[in-house]
Amino acid sequence: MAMAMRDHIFSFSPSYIIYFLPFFSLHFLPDTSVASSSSSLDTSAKLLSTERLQLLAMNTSFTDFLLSADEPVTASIGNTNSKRGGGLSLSDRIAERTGSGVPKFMPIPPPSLPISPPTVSPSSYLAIYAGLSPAALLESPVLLNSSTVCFFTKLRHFLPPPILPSPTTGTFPSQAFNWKPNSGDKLPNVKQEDKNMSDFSFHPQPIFKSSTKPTKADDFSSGKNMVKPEFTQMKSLSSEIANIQSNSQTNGGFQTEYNNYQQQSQPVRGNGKSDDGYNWRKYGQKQVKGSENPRSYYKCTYPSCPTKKKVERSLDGQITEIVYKGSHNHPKPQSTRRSSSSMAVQSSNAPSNEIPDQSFVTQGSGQMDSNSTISIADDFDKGSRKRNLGRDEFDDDESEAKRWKNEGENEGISAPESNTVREPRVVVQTTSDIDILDDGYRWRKYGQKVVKGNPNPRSYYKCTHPGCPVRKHVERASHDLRAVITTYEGKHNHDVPAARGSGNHRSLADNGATNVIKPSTVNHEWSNKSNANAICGLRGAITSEGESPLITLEMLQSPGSFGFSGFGNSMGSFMNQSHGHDVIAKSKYEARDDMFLDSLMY
DNA sequence: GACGTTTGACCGCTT
DNA sequence: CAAGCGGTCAAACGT
Repeated sequence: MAMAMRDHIFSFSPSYIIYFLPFFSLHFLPDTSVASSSSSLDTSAKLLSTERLQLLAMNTSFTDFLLSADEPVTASIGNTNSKRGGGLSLSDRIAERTGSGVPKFMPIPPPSLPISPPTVSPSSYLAIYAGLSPAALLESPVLLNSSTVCFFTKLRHFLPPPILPSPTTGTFPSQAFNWKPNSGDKLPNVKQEDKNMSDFSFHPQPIFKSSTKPTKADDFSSGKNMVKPEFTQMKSLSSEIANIQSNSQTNGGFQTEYNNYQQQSQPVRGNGKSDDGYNWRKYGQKQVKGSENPRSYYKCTYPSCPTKKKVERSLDGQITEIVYKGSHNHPKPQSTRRSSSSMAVQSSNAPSNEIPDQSFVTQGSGQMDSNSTISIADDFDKGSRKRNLGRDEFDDDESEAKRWKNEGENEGISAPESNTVREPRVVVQTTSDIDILDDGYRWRKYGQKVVKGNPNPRSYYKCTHPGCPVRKHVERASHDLRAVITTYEGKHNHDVPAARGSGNHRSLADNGATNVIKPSTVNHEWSNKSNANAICGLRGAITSEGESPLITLEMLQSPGSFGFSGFGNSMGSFMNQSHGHDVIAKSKYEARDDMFLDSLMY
């Protein structure tokens, strides 16, 4: 179980939106609309209302969980036999921790750097990314009723623009950290969006307008940012995130890493080389239609490693696009010998060289799950790519293979400027019909349709386990394309399947990007319908028409609840800033997670 | 000789 | 069914 847990700790759900705002250079953009809807940077703080605290009070164990987030101890929601806390009441424990009866995470000032939003793993895990603060959890109403059918709906609403390194390369585009909170000058849309986000709520009958659909993929932030729409689902990020995190810690701060990545991520003109720390062998090159840039195909040279990447270079030798496929099933080479890839060169300040990949060293390798797609767009795409125009960017009917195939396609592309330093667009994706999604279970897509009330298509998945009745569907909220709603129906009659390739591989969890909370016991408190209603009243029910969510999680990332160092760390580490004990802390939290999500599911 | 790149041919998918 | 296309293979070649 521990193995299985670890395989799914850092998981991105199929509906998970990973994006960067244009001024970050990096974009995990499922579509233009999402991109254009800049995230609030302080919304979570605003939303961290007393109502949330009241919510917590109603759910002592949940509060317990939250409060314990700063301790590497095991606790469970709804588990009255929590291993920690003893017989202390909620108030006692709050007072114990804060001295004022207020959870001490409350005063945590918003850091300057938002990280990738967390995902929720409703059916099996509640994945709490390090970037997700307890405050964000407070933003997560949990609705329970006594229905025998378990609907598990989650809404992911990603407020802050996350900053992630390339999952495979671990590099941040140079502008990735140029973000400044409330830097309206750089992102004129932010303020309005913040306002919108602050006022965000679900409405049973949302008003749908065609305008919510992306109209111009590149019409973002001055109308020129290309948006690479991807049905973003990432099982896990690779170790580079942990690299970054660990580096940021080890090097004494974010700024150092910031500078490192700024340099590292800059495309090197002339040889156009970059480094991702892995060794690649070129196995092909083609001139793809619609692009004057030749595309090179690379395989990871590590034995049996399935990871591939495509690299497009402009005529002047600059890398214009990198598309990663698959995940490394091995640690990043520690050697500083030059990468085999023609495009690879060791950057003297590349974190992968400076500091061993701690996650691998300590816990194995990272692995991307199937159907994972992360798109990182950047300013290069300004005026250079207008992809997926008119495409339903959330339509994952398009097979991954096709998507992979289409990755290189350009639609109405104009040649990139040749005299400007650009960063390559980076896309990470893997393919498979059956995927292990963020929740650890394997799902097979069996349908998709546009349902009434939401112009966005709803993807339907079945659990692939024989006889398991669980289904789920994922759809983007019509009112706000940044929000994705995943609804689970039924209850798994089996354990979380062992992850493919289990063994040395490790999930993003081991990189410390998130924690997973696995349910173990029923939380009767959460099952209290009145509580659910109360919660619903606070935030508005998140339901699909005709469906009664048994549990609704609304996970709002709190942009002000994590620092960069916390991203690649467990929540416990994040909370107590006790860097350097990730492994221990994680294992404990995993155990706690088990109980928590079990409580949600059973 | 090992390793990586180049490049034409081939394969499979989509239209 | 055929054409077009992207992706891959593998022999030849380079370092």
